[in-house]
Amino acid sequence: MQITRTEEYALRGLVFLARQPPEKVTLVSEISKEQKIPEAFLAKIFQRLSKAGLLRSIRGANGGFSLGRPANRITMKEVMEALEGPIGLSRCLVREGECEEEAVCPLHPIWEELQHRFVEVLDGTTVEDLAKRMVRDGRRGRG
Amino acid sequence: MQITRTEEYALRGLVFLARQPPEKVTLVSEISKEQKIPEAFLAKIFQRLSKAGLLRSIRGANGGFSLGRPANRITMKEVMEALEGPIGLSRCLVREGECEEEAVCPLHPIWEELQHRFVEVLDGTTVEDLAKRMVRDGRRGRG
DNA sequence: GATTAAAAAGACCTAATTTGTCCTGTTTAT
DNA sequence: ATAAACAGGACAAATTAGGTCTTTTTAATC
Repeated sequence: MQITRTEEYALRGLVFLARQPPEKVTLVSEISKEQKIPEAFLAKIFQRLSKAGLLRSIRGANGGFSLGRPANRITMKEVMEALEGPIGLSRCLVREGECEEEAVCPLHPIWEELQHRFVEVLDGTTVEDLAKRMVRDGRRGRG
Repeated sequence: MQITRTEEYALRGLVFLARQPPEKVTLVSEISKEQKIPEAFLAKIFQRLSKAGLLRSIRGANGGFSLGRPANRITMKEVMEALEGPIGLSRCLVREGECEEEAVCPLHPIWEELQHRFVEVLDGTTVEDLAKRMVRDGRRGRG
């Protein structure tokens, strides 16, 4: 029940890009240095994000990454799903028939509600939102 | 980002007990058989739940388990926390100072919001609610 | 008191997943 | 050509989840 490091790194990387001049091409090595994320690992993550169209990669000398589309059109949900596949909070929401065969599953509707609320937030939050939060004064999360 | 089997088993076990005559003492072996949960594993889980007061255990011959309090006063949140410790959706909500030292963490407030909504559901749902859902017609989760 | 049934407790094991590294391509600007 | 940069696969290490086993404690019953 925790957000993975992969997801966290991905979001930090995207936020970093969102705060660069648009269309600027940035090196993985630069991001990894600034954000203290293992370079090879971040490279792997970025691969997946660009396959999903969330990043645009430019190969060869002077290559690098930039956002695949404007930061306000990349949602957290897309990021999560690009990395971990469709969101499924519990086994029985993932594998059809996992629990329906046997008896009625009392947990099923709750998992659904939980997941729904979760996705609501993820879907309603863009990389731009995240990038802006960082600027807006030094408000701390919860102290 | 998934509910663990431990949590699922715990809830299924509790729901099972909630559907027994109150104060009836039930064997782990019975629950594990009915619910198809590995017995030794369920026993472990029940240990933790009874330390947390969510179950009452009776040792020795004729022993077993019953709910530690009425099913409508055991929330899913309590169950989750009894098993996995305080809910912390992301590292930086768990370990104080994990992200605050460095720069302002743009993800922090979002993790908080996500977690808040999550806990809202968990806190508002009791074992009784779950048990009742099971009775109430054969409505399927989502098909 | 001995026997037996049951949970408590903790050590232990295994498998899966996450996190990360490394090496060998491939692409492309210079 | 060459060097810079991403692409992709194989592999390694660390962590966590899931599960088993053994011993100890407790209580009822013979």
